[in-house]
Amino acid sequence: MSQPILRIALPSPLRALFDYWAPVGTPISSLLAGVRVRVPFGRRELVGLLIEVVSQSEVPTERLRPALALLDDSPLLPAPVFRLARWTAQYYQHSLGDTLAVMLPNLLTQGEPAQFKPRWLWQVEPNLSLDDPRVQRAPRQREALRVLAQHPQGVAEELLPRLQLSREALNSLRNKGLVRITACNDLPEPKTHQGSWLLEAQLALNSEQRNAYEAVKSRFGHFQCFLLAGVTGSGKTEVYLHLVHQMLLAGKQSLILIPEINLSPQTLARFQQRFNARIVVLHSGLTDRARLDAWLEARSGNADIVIGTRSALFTPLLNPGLIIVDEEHDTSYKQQESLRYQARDLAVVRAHMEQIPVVLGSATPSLESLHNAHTGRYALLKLEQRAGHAALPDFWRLDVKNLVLDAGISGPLQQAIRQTLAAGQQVLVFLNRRGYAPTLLCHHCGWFSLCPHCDARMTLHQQTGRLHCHHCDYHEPLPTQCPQCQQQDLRPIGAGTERAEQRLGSLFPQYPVLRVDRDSTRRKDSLDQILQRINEGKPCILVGTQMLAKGHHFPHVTLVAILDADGGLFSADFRAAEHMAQQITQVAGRAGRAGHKGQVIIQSHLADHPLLVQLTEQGYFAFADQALAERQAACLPPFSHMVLIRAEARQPQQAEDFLEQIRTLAEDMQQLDSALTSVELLGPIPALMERKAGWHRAQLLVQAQTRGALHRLLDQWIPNVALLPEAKRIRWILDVDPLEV
DNA sequence: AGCACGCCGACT
DNA sequence: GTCGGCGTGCTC
Repeated sequence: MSQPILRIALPSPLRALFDYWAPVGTPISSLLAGVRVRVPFGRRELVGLLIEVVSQSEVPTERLRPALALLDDSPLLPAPVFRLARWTAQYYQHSLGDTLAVMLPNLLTQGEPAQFKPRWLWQVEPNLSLDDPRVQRAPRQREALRVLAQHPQGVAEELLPRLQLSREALNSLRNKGLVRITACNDLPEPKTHQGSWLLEAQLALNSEQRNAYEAVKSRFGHFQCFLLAGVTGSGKTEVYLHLVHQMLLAGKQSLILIPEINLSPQTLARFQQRFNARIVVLHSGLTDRARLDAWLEARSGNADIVIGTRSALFTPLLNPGLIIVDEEHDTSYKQQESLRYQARDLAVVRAHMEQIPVVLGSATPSLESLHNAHTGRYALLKLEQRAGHAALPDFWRLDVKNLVLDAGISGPLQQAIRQTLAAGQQVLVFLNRRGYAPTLLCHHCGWFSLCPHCDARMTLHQQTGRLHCHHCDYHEPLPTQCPQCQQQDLRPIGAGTERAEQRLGSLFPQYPVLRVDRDSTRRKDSLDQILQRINEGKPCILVGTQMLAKGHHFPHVTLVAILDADGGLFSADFRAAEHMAQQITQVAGRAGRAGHKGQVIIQSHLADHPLLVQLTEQGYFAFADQALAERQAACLPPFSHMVLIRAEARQPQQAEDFLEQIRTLAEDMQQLDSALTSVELLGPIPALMERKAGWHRAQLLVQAQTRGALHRLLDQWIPNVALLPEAKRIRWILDVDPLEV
């Protein structure tokens, strides 16, 4: 029989598998699909995953190189997760090897053993007398030996201080050959569970919550996607907690996805307070080692609950029982670089592969998920009662046409702020724009602060005294005179959070103004400090960006001001209105708890816009129905499906030429296959920002009514696009289901 | 992607 | 003189 050939997926953007000879002297029985293999690749070494063992290769045998080593003795991933990897690579038209590299903890892609961090165990040498003559004259050592001998299985390094064992004494004992150190790769604390899973009593569910809970529970052990649509304060988390408790009782693991962990400490805290269970948390702040250990705990079944952000979706689980995606509308579930996956959508795919239920929860569900609920693909569970009878706030649309805006704040709004503060309550001012002002303008010659690398204006940051481009991170000192005409009449135009903060401070000097945005919370703990001051409950003004809209509760805020709702109504992005409505609803939900009813004032130049009227008078779901009707009329997602191909080149026109070329390629394929003619190719057109960070950008939009036709085209087209010599000379990315087009 | 090679311009 | 910017080619 011929030599076996290993077909390996490598962490490379090349959409191909690579063939190698088996490492010298490998028994055939160890060549299992799914184990990691270290191989030479060009001039470097990589770790890939063995996909299959074959006897023939399309590569001439003289070009095959031998693999260096097998790194695992059993497949790294459970079958459903491996199937999810293949599905993901194909759906997003991404290299399988690179997809696996995105899914796996870094250390595994670097070849680290799939084992827990070795721990050092101190042990007394066997058959040793505690009165050994070598410790006769060393009382400290004799004592240490006595204590250590009480733990014949060994004492872990980190427990030494607790037993008052000094390193010094132990080292002496070790040098005398009385004590030894052994390495141990076992779990730090293997799972043993006794007694109740609950650390605190469960809260009683109201009838809506109970219905939702029972509906999901009735589908345990089967696939079903639920959309849990609950207004802010309706107690979605309590439903999650009840479901997870059932999972614990059944010996199953729960996987819970949340948006950026730092922004939602409450959710995490509630799981930790509630359950006497092993909870593993995966977020961006972990070290590589901690991430691998958490991953291993999940894979081994030792972790009962896995909570994490986007990439936690790929965590292997021994006994999965339930997936929850909290705040499913949150855009942070979509990765915006390399493999551009949508973790919420993949959670549904994974649940299907694992044959378990998945719950998507939100007070403001995405239009995609609502559409799936309307068509019956998802089961809709609504929670409309607020806990504790807290009333929803009143909404006021404030038409600012013809009103003077002072740092973005109109006279009537100032008046409302004044009254709220005077009543001893807090005010939240929402403005989704960082910095002092979005533009610096010369009043004499009309020069304004353009970024030298982008088609964008640089934002004025007074705090740092700089002009800063938010698109490429370029910054320069604030000019004192106009760079063009040398006059000293430079004026900031428009308002960001810094300016609103400053102006509110001078309008209401007797009250503190607290700013919450990426700039003011850069230092560790600064957000916590601000939140602490807010919770003191004294009257104050909060100014902030969307950071304020996520997860926090401000019981003393009774007035929420949205400074500028126009962006959501004017924007070229078809999802802008949806995001604006979600943001307004989420920010509004922060206010008016704990008894007093809140009010929300929305400043707009389009105060009579139907979508804004619908949202403020009928609520988010009425808004969503209308927005969905508009999407349907315009054939936009979720009534069609999109793929965006964006090209970037140093030379102008180069990117557009490339897209033109690949468009022709697609059209040729459509000529040959009538099933592909329903796919529309729109473009190429220059990107919304034609030049960004020194690159000229263009895009081609591919759109179809059915995913079938769209993916049929992609499957044939994209591999050929990747083969074009031009594709290597420019940068291009493919975004399936893009958020922005 | 990453790495090497080879080509040009601007500096310790 | 070289250091380093980027265009090009290659990876079983």
